Amino acid sequence: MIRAADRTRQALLDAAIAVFSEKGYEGASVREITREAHANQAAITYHFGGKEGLYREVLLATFRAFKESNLLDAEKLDALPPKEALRLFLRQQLLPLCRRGQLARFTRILNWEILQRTEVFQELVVSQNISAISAAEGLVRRFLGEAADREAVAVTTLWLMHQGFIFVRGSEHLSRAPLNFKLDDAFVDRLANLLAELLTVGLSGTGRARGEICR
Amino acid sequence: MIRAADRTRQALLDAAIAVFSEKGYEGASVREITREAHANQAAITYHFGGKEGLYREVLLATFRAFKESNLLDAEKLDALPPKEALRLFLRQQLLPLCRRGQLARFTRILNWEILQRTEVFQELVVSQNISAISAAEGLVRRFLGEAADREAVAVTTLWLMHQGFIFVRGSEHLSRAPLNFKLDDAFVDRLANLLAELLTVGLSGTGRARGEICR
DNA sequence: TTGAAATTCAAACGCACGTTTGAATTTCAA
DNA sequence: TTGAAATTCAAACGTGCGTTTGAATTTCAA
Repeated sequence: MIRAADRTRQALLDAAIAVFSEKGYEGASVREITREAHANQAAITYHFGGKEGLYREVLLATFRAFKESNLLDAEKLDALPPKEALRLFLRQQLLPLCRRGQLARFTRILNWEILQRTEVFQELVVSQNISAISAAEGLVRRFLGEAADREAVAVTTLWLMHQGFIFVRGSEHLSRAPLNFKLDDAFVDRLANLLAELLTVGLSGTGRARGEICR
Repeated sequence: MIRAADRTRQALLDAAIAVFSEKGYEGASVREITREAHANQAAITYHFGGKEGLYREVLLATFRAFKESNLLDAEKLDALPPKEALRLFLRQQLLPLCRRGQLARFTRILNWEILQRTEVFQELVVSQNISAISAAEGLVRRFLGEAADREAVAVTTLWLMHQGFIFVRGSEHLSRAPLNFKLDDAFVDRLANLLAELLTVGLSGTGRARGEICR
């Protein structure tokens, strides 16, 4: 038997995940979240201490979901050849383009964090051990080699983490007139392949590019 | 002799360029702009019809500045070999990393438009003929060839327009602890070279990547 | 069943935003 | 010099935000 209070709490969490993923932390309002959850405005303060506390809970759910999905898990990616690992990593980032499920929403939330990092996220990143972030850096290190300096790794990791973001943010631009692209799984597959190819040949294939940023 | 009213108008414009470039359209407040311009709040409504009218004037100044600077001019880039044109295009996008001048502010304003497009910008893009945007698409077409389909051109143009943006947005992340990179001209040069190399070999060098997205 | 604790609720609070008001001041041609 | 137009100004308006209030209601162990 589920208690009524827990049902309200869960409804708030579900609504928050939906609204935060669509509008980001600042763009989402507690009025919209509580309306969607059929709850009172004060319920957020009561159950989570405020908007920020609710968002912290949403982020924790996000990290948990990725940990359980094993999609961005560093160990999982390590077992694959670099290019294939890269393709899967990008494929995951592009998920919100063609899917509307919970995992796509969580990916969108992380995308908003790239856009404008919240203090809550910042705190959680240092206190928790976020697999998705270390996965990106590990991936870059595999391409650049152990001898790569900090600058090369940091710049390339920053770059890699934004590659999916570009298209998630620009998805409306792609799907609407005048382009009218159909953002289905096939499209996302082609996109992930293109980006994986780009990064692979660009970073490991030429060697010259690596030298440029390594000074 | 400059009239006092014109001086207020110009002070508002200068302050608006500074604040909009730092905070974006939504993040900027008329109170902050008028404070910086030593003007009254109502002055914006009086001189520009409101915040939106002021921003429209700022965007027009931005387009004018780029047209006069010749940096993103499509014809200018056409005269250069593709890779060199690409390098200059990226170098321009990365300008705000190491410079604080007016052109860097204008580039930042365009960066905010990538982040969240305003209606004002949307209108101006269709009414004016913006050289910076057509320059990016022209550049992509030179790499993909005349036979490239709409999808490849559109996706790659979207991708190209975001490459500088990633680092302008992430500049704080790069310059602060724990990375503490010095974002000087040399750094920006290395970055532009790396990205130009990446795009060159990725798109024109392999050919396979092009096929993937062309279906 | 009872009563203290937990939960819900409508309403209001305090704040920041862009805008408007209407009087005061300045400008400048007549 | 004069007076209508242009410009400035302090103050207030209306709206949306996150949060708080305090009473009403529900829950649930004793």
